[in-house]
Amino acid sequence: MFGTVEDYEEMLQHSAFLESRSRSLSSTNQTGNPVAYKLVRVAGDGRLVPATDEEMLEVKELLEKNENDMPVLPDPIQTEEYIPDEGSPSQFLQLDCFEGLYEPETAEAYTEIFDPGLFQSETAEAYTENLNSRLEEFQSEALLREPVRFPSNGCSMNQCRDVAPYSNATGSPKEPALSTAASKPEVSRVAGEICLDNLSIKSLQDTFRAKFGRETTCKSKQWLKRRITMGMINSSIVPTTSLTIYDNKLVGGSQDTSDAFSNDTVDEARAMESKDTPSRPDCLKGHSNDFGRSPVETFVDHYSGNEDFEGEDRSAKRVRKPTRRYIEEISKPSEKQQSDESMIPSKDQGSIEAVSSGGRVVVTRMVSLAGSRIQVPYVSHVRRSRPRENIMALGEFHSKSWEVKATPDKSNLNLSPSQWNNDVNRVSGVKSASGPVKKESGKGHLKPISNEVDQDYMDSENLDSSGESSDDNNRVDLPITQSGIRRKHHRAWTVTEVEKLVEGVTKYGVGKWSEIKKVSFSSFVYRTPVDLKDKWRNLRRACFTQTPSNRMGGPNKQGSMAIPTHIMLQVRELAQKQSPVRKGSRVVVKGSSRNGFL
DNA sequence: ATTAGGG
DNA sequence: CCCTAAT
Repeated sequence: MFGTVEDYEEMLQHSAFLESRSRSLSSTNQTGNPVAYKLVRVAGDGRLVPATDEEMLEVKELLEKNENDMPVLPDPIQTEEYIPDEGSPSQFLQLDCFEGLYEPETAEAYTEIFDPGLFQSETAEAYTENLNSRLEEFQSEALLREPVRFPSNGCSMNQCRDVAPYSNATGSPKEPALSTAASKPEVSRVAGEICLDNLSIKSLQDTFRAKFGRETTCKSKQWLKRRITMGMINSSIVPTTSLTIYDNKLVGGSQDTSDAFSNDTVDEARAMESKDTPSRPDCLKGHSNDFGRSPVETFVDHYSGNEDFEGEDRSAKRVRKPTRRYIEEISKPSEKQQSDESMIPSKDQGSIEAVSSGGRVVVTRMVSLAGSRIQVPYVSHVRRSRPRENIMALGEFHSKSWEVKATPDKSNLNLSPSQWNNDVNRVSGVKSASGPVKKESGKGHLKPISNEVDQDYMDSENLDSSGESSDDNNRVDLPITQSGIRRKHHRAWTVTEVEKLVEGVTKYGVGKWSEIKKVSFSSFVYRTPVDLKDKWRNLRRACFTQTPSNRMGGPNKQGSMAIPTHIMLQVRELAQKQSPVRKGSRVVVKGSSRNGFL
């Protein structure tokens, strides 16, 4: 069968017609496939004229004569006699690779040209030109009512077949094509398998070349077979018209057509691709952009490496470069899947799954983080942008330690349980892909881990690591939200920090947090300008609310770090300076109006 | 990139 | 602390 394909193409391309024809016939004979094609010759005007009986006899003779010279396919089974379809045996050639693509019964759909007498080189050229012009016709026009006579050089088998279903001269472009198409593929595929199975790698490569017009260095028999087989199936099932692939399913456009084939071909195609690949957004994108290609073919193409397909099967179609994402998908698993890349979800692990969240379907993967398995949105593991800054808790210990040392009252700086809860709440409240999370008083969620070693931690100012991270109450078990996003460690503000903050504010003014951060907090890597701002906000609020009146009101926040009042005074002062606060009727502006208390 | 504010 | 909008 594939010898046929090859020869067929050669014939078209080089007019090396006679001998290939014979091969063609011999091999096709062996398949014993009942589909037959009429022989025709090309008339001067390009029309096809059914071969006469004499011509057929002539051909037969030629074939028989050359048969001996032909290499015999290594298939003992494929030696059945040539038993033509019910039609006039002498007028038909088998060409099973076309079955289901062309309607043998449709007079206008002949695709075989077989007239040694007429097919001279000049004729061939004219013929080709004619074809090319015709090809343009259907390439530019979707409504291909015009019967397709034959393929041309530029028109690969695929393309010819692509349009085949629409080339029925007779009736609607749909009905006949569908019926034919739906009934044939199975046979074709089977036949294809049989033939391919018995071909050597070399033969397969040849076949490949014949079919796709390029060399392949692939040594994998299996791959070659797939490639060839799927190429044929695909091209026959994937119309060139509006077709989109969504989630590995053919949808849209020629729904009817795809439906017609979905049973065998598409399913198989999908199976081949790589075992029920779950939805992969990016991948999906890649596929759908692979306009005109079925998932399978796309897959195989890329499997073949860097061989470019431009202008091959689809001479008139542009083929989009595969997505980076897609390439990753393809290349990785093929090489060494075993590498503990739990990152790369594999379907069989069931580690991936699509979850719907907030109306959208999100693909997630399981990932172990902090000892527990969580689901995170599935994305490529190639970092596309710089990492979050906050993950760089640089110098946490160091600054912490020296800071602590410098601050005798460190014990007061510890977080209060209330603050914890506060923090946790915030954590659990973090927006996640799975929607809002109930704010549970997350007491059970976190536990202080004193000796946790943060791996993100790599200090620039490598101070001593002897720092007592023991007092580090701030180190809370990395809060994990359902979205798997770890929140920045909560670091309680120490008095020194506050002091620095205040100092900075006085120096540079409120709002100059970047500056302050740069100057006064250069050693506190984990404090961002925003942090400063936030803290300032808190301080200010604290000053103005709690301080004046309920100074020591009963349920005083029992863990709140006691900020030295003098600092609070400063804060208030500065805050007022920044934005005058109306106290009663009096507007406190400048001047150290800090007469008294506080 | 910074800031301001809301959550 | 996070996130966003506005600068």
